[in-house]
Amino acid sequence: MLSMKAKYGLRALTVLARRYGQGPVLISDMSSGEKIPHKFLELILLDLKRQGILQSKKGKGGGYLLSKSPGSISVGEIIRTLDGPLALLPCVSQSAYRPCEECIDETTCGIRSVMKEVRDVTSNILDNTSLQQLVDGSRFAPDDTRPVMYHI
Amino acid sequence: MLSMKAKYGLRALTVLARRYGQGPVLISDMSSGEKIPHKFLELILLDLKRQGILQSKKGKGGGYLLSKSPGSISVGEIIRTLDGPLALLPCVSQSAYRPCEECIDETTCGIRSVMKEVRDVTSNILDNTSLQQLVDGSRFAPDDTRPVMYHI
DNA sequence: GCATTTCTCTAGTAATTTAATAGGCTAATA
DNA sequence: TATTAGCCTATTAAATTACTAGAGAAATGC
Repeated sequence: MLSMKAKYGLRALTVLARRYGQGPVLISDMSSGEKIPHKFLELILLDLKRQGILQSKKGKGGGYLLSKSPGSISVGEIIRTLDGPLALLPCVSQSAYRPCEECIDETTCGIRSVMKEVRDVTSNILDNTSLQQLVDGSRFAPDDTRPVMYHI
Repeated sequence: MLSMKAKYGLRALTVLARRYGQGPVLISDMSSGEKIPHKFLELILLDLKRQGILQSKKGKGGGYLLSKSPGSISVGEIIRTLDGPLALLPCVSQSAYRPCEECIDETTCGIRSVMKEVRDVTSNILDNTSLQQLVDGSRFAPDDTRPVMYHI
């Protein structure tokens, strides 16, 4: 399950995506609009900024804005930033690979091979879904009318 | 990520799968063989028993055994039993559906539709992979030589 | 340059979950 | 009836999650 942190982050980002190109948005606006605890949201947005997803501006007229277009920010990178790796086991994580302690041979481990498949299809979806698609509520490719398909 | 509980459970079950048809296996055997804390493993196996995946026998000559063949126990039901729902959001969980508090309209929620897709492909893999396939280390269908394919 | 605005950073904390441990109880067997 | 082996409840330590507090620093505008 996603943490509150990731859910809040995704919701705040959809606000920023909808207001993309209209200047900075205040933390307070997102926090009150989406009913997210203000101080908690500060930390979340800071993480997203450190990851390069957001930019900020201080002082009057300041706030947060996306540092790239909503179409080029993937849901995968958002969730990885806020909740860590998508993989169910460290030994199949792209972003945080670590061998399993007790594992004798990774190449023949049955558990690993299944978990790797799960990670592959999961990241295939999440890394290929943009913030833009999230706010559009559409899982259709932009210049295509057929649903997006994934292959193993 | 999977919890230690789920990892220990999966490892213990592969032991039982390999010894399927050869009578009960002692908790102590699994615990020492797989380096799993004995008392912790007791609790894990009890959960799996309550779920109907395992049977037990008390007294001398007792121990645990699978209540069905390794080919008919899915990795999905094992993980759900030990770690809860596979879904990333309660509103897309089959086994533990719960609406999101702040959600106005589930049918048009973009976040939900992506998470539903992820849940679908994940459970498609995990519910269609058996304990038998896990110990065989093969992701090939039994009466087929092509790898198992999933479709959205 | 001073006041105000708004993000930044470090620290702390309460609640929950995870990963166990402890110990007595009950059923089966010999 | 002694022994074996799982059953069950409770407790606990450590880690993680979901926040809160408050001072600090940069930008803006007058």
